[in-house]
Amino acid sequence: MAADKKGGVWEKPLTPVMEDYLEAIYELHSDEDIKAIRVRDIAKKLDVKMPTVTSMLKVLNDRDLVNYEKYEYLELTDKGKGIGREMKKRHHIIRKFLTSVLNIDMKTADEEACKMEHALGSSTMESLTAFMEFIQVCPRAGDDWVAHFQAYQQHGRRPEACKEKFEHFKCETAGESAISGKCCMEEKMNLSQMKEGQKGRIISVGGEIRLRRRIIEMGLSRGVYFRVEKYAPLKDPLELNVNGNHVSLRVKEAAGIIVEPGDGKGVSNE
Amino acid sequence: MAADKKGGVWEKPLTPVMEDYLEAIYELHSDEDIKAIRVRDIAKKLDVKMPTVTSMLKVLNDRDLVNYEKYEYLELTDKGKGIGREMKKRHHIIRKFLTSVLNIDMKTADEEACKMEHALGSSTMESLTAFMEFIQVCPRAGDDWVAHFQAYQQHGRRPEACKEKFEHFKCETAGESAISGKCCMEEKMNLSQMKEGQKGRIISVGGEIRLRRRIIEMGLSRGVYFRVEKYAPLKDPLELNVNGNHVSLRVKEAAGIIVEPGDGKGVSNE
DNA sequence: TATCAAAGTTAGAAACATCTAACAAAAAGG
DNA sequence: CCTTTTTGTTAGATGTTTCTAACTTTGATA
Repeated sequence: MAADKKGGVWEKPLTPVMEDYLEAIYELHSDEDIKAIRVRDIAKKLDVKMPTVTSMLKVLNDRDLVNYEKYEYLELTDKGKGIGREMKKRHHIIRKFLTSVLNIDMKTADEEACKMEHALGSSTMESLTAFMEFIQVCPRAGDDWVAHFQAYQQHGRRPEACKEKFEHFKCETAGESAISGKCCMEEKMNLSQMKEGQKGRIISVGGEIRLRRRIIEMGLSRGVYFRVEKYAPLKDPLELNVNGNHVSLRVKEAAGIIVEPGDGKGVSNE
Repeated sequence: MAADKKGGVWEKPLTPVMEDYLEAIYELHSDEDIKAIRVRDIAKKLDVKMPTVTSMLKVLNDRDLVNYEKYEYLELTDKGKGIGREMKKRHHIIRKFLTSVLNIDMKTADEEACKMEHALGSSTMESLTAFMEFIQVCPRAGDDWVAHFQAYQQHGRRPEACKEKFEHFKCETAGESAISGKCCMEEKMNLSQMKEGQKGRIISVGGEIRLRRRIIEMGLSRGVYFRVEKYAPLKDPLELNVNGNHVSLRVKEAAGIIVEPGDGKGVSNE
């Protein structure tokens, strides 16, 4: 439990859930359609049942974050208001980053911002804010640059001006640049090391140029996901499923293909 | 609870904590110093007590994510390994973004990556990966650009090439660009609207040029944090605390100063 | 103004992740 | 091989957030 003092008195840190309630109530405060904030509204906004709200309000009241007495009107204290405002601000900045830089759709961005706003410290938030300001205030590095990124993201195309320096960017994370030198963040292995049934993603295709072209013509190029359908090590051929298509490969050919295991999913929170 | 099927059978999504355990165990697998994974090691890595690990291992065993029998050796199943690998990859990419783009120190970045890795969906992760690749693969837009950002962050200085376009960047978030036009993500108000004891940050200083210069000479420029020490509305003067210094302002002067309430902190998770 | 639906509350239970205290097995060291 | 230390387990409790079911208050309306 993180230590935190205020006015000399020990204070437990707020939980993420408490922050969510404060943010929700803060937003209801500024909702024109709503004059008095009701338990009902909070429950709806957070998608929980009313008794859950009631019990949380007691907790928040004890911690001097809302003024709450049963059956009475409800409002945030100054302290609660400050936190609610901060959460709302974080939410906005993070969502903006997700939508306008990473190109995520608004609905997903909103959901993920909801979780991220509890994960970042205030100095990270300051940096992210500066980042977003910079992108807006400096279109040369900003808009243009974001557009370049998005082209890269969609077609793998880099702006002409960058190509000259392509080969010699350096890898900072020691010990990981071994195989392909293309990127420092994947965990790479050889296609011929994968087991039957495993999924993966192509990182690079090596070997002699004509062979490489043939492999790429089969649809096996950087970024493509596949599944190993059949493979008894050292026993040809190896069979892949690429976007529903069946592809056969000699083991010797597979040895030149660097892949990253995993399908990028397989995680619960979605 | 998010719906999720696999092989036709209903499957509860993993909790973030379960993902943390899988990631920790996955990392122990690849630790050279450790031949057999012990409850002890996991407990140490996650900073929990051993009984906590034991009970989690039972859960993970029931869900077919580890092979565990009491007092016996322990290992991840293929399913568990896939998730552990994915979490580790996410952790790396996020941490790299935090350290090399946002300029956060490694320790903080590591802690925050730990939380963020549960907040992002796989398509967001793909975008972020592409983002980091782009920065590395395309130094013109990447290194140079990151360097420009970091200068902006530290000294508020933009590269010469950007200045021409300064005034007309547009704000996408409707209804928020009202007051200063400087940024779309703060909740702005007038300094004279703030109450005694509140904290805030200067967004812009308006008014006649000589007055403005005088105010800025007192240390009240964009980005500076302050606290309202004394202020009875409409009753001069208003007193601020700026980095420990006392500053007095006439209410008329304060009316031209746009601020954002809050000190950027006031949130628990740090 | 008496009645009834909507809004809110209490009480009690459950899931999750954690802990401490006490006990049990395995490993190490003579 | 017996003793001690280290490692691991069980049992039981706590705190947080949620739920359902049953009850109470408020306030709209007939």
